[in-house]
Amino acid sequence: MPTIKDVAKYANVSVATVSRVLNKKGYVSKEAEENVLKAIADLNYKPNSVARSLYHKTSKMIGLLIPDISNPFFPELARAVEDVALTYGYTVVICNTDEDIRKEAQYLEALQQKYIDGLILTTNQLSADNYENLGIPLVALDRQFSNRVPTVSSKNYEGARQATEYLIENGSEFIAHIRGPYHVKPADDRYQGFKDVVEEQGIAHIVVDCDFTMASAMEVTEGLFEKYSTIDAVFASSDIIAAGVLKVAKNINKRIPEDLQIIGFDGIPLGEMLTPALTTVAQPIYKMGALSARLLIKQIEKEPLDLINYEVKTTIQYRETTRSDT
Amino acid sequence: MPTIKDVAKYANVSVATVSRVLNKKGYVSKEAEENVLKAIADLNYKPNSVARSLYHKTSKMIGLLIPDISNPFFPELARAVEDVALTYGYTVVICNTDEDIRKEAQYLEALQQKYIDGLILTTNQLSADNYENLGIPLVALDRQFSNRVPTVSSKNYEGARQATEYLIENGSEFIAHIRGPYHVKPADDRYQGFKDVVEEQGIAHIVVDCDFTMASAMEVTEGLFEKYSTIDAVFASSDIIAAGVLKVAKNINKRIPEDLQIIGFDGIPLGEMLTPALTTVAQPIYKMGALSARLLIKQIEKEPLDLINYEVKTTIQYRETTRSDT
DNA sequence: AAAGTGTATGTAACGGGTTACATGTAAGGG
DNA sequence: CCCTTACATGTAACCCGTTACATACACTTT
Repeated sequence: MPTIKDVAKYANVSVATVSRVLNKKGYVSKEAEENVLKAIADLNYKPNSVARSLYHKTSKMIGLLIPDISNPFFPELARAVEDVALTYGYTVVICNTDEDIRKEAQYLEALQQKYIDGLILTTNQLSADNYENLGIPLVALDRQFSNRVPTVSSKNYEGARQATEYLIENGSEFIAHIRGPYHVKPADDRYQGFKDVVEEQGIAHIVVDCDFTMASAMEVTEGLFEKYSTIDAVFASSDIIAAGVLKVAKNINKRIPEDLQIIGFDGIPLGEMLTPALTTVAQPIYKMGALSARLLIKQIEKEPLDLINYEVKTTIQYRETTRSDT
Repeated sequence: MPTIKDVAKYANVSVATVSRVLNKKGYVSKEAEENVLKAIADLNYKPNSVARSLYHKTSKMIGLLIPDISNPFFPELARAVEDVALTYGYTVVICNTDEDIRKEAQYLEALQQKYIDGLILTTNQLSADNYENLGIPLVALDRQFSNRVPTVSSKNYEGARQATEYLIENGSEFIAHIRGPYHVKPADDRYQGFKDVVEEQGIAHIVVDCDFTMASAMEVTEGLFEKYSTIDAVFASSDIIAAGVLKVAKNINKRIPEDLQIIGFDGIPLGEMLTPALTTVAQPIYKMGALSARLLIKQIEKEPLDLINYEVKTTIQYRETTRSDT
């Protein structure tokens, strides 16, 4: 690998001049510039970004902290972040934290030592201070933890309300909500949206807990249907949960959507692949990822942000696990 | 952020001594060591990995080149690579190439400039030279392109044979194979396995082309069933394709597995979530990712490799889209 | 003609580590 | 008692860019 010195020697100029040409900064005569450009081409020189990093204390890398890339919600998000990052010349380091405080701390340390330029957080086991003390730009995605950190999230409360109202419009009279983990903001908000609607309208309902895995969803659902055979709709806090509900329901020969309506949340690709295809409150996942990445890069490049909290709209994807009201 | 100089000053020693303590190299008295350790603790010093990279020309980072993280085959792979990398102190840079030669070249350049320590390739649009000229360790995952590069793949040919034989044992007499893209090694091998078995056994068959997307699979399958209504089994080259076949088959009210058996390939989590659950030739995806990462790190750390080509076994996951022969 | 301004280029310090080499001390061998 | 060797530590060069600063020349300006 040739270095800037090789280029300087080949072009008969000093390294400073080469650097000036590279960075288009300072005065350089046309002649010198041409020589340098030719040297660069002839030697196939590429500036070394590590050396640059060392001097500038930046790395053109951003970190994406997620619980687990194998959770189907995250690949599309990661993809969006990566796409945007690439167009701005950044690379993305993916960190699967498993919501484990130790792993998170380990990553944070490693990233900081690499002069990571910014972080997108979809996980926050550590306290807000731990992130803010890093002294680098942050974006919180799908959770919020400090009013100084820009946030991207979707209207979970409103989406949950719409889903619930839709089930009611379609004639359901006893609705179960399978909620996600406590203190996870989106799960809490979706629960609240559901609760408010059923209470306002005086609809029979039941809420059960679940984590965001299909196995847990199936277990919970089996118990639920045993106890309450008259449940005629389920609002699941995620599509994965909904997939579990669907599977159990079909196993015990419930007709869907005639006997039981199901509506999920998230809008992951899985929903479409199921039969019947899952009706769901879709979040614009790609858009959320892309937006976070852009917000992060804006901060890194010291551009002003229009807003600090971005809330994107959800839309119900009407598919086959609900009865149409039209 | 304190530097090694701050530590040296605080501990009343030279930077060389601090470095010796950090790297456990060379002679250091107990006394000096204690002072340094205390200084490190007091100042909360963390060595700067960029500076280290610059000197050592390594980065403790590995690159994972994949076509698209939103393709459900890759998240689990990426997860495995990341898990192994983390335990050895490496971080992973994910690169979605979309099998696009330009993007690949762009990544390769960026990674090289960052002193990336090694690359796991699941994509190879560029010619083998382009990778080997990088002068860094490589592992080819699920495709092979040079006999100097260690490879991890599964027994695609054998798996395809087993799948086909299984369909025949279960009484199918007209089998369709929906194959993946040409010149993609796994797709070619699976096709060959299928072809050999049906020809050996003189079974009626048809092969159609498809890329690895569900939309394409559905389109192809619709045409297929229109033309050949007596097809009684499909061997799909991937689970995504199989999901598409299943969806189309259900739409036209074929009973599964009574009228039509379906078997996929890959063993992605989606298969289990479908109803009926998809029978498939499962690859040990996590294991393959973990193995590649370990092979790569072994090369980086100059440890000898036992083997250059690792072929892992596939296993049929007997689920609900095939008739049991037991 | 002296001073000021814009252009052009080179030298060297810097960023934060690592390590070759020089130097120095103490212990052990003959 | 001198020499070798192990131990201990510091100085400075090095990795590869970036940039502050010094220098120098060609024009203007007054």
